[in-house]
Amino acid sequence: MARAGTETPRERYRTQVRTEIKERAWEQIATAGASALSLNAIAKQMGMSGPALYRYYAGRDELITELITDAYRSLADTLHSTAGAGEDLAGLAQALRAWALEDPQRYFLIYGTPVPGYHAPDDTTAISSEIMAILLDACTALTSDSPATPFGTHLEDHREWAGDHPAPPAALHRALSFWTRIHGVLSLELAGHFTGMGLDPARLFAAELDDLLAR
Amino acid sequence: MARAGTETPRERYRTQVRTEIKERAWEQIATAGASALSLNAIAKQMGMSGPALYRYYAGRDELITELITDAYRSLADTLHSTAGAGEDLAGLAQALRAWALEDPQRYFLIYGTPVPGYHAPDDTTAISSEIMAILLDACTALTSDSPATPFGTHLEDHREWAGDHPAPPAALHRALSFWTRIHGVLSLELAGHFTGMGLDPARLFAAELDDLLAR
DNA sequence: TGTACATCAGTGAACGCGCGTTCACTGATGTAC
DNA sequence: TGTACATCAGTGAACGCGCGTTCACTGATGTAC
Repeated sequence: MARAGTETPRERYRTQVRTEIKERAWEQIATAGASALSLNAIAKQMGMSGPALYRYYAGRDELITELITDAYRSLADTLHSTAGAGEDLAGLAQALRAWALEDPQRYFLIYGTPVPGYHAPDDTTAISSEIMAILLDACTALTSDSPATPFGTHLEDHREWAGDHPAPPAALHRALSFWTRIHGVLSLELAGHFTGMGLDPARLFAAELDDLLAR
Repeated sequence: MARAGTETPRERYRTQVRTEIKERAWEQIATAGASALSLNAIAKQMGMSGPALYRYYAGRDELITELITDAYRSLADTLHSTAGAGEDLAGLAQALRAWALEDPQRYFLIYGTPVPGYHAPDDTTAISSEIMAILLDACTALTSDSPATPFGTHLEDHREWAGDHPAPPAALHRALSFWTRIHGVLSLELAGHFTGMGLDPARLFAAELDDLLAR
């Protein structure tokens, strides 16, 4: 029997195959979108038969669920380490953009078109709060003594989403604006809506960011 | 033979059936998302056999193409009539939001997650320009003598997307910000990312809009 | 070190399903004389 | 007004496809004595 904390060869192999399955899944998603993801196609690509994958995932749904959670986790980790490196709100924005450009479909798996009736896995709400906390930290550092905006004041009575984070009204407001505005530019860029318009998405992103920081 | 401008009963019937097909298609999209759209399912819902639809559309792709174009058209018409009624930029924003809430999946068909490799139908670019022109009009009316922002100045040399619209730099900048910011709040709201956060999406939307107008 | 057994990865066949699409055909509607 | 013909909507059968998933099985790997 394996000692706690040690992996048997079989366990190692298992996690390795599970990882490869997910890698192929991400490739497929990048190539044809999440709705085209197929267990059989992944198996074929790995040189295995379709049913073999059922040793590793209970089914398609379980795989997708884990991909979504992984995407959230990856984003949170990225922001965490960016913040940990001493970066401010602007640094977080650039890190977020870089993360999204790395794999647009991964971004869309979190923030893209929802499938009606589908609910995101439960553990994602915890990771969402984690991400929000990072933003609130950065906004608080930037804004601790800024005057409250009218909407910021309103938010003081509607701050369930902020948990027990001690962010002042101006920071609450800015964190939400950060989220919605960055998502706005970024998702349009990722979806290709700026191509052929003759403008540089990076500069538009930077302009939106500046405006947000200067508010 | 029918006189020009008059429809024969057969023609009338044809356009009527085509319309019903699209109505059912929209219902399906609203219910299960665009990727689940199926010709056979539409036919069944209309009490017809699957192949019957091929009298009206060359195939699934042609139907989707027309739905996308219709969505763009509908949005442009909405904004056009809003502007025509004398509404300013704020009015356009509210009209856009109302239009999106009316059928979120229709919004996402335009601005949602792109399917890799898929290209939007050609006629949509013309409608996009039309929409952009409406925004530029409203921004120019609001900003004709505002000082140019640094990014606005940069845009003077990168304004292919604005065609020959005589908008000043500040208006160019504001039109882009309008687009990206409104899309940001709105798409997160439509995707349900604010549910359970304890805040009112309408107020967040209004706050973003105010901030944009006050810039 | 060798043997007996248990565990588990992977296979191939099969099921049922729904999809898009084609084709030859029926029957109703409209047109021409 | 009636008859002959053309147009066209819709059907049912069929094709090939890929999907998710179940199941009984083989063969390799690991474990216990």
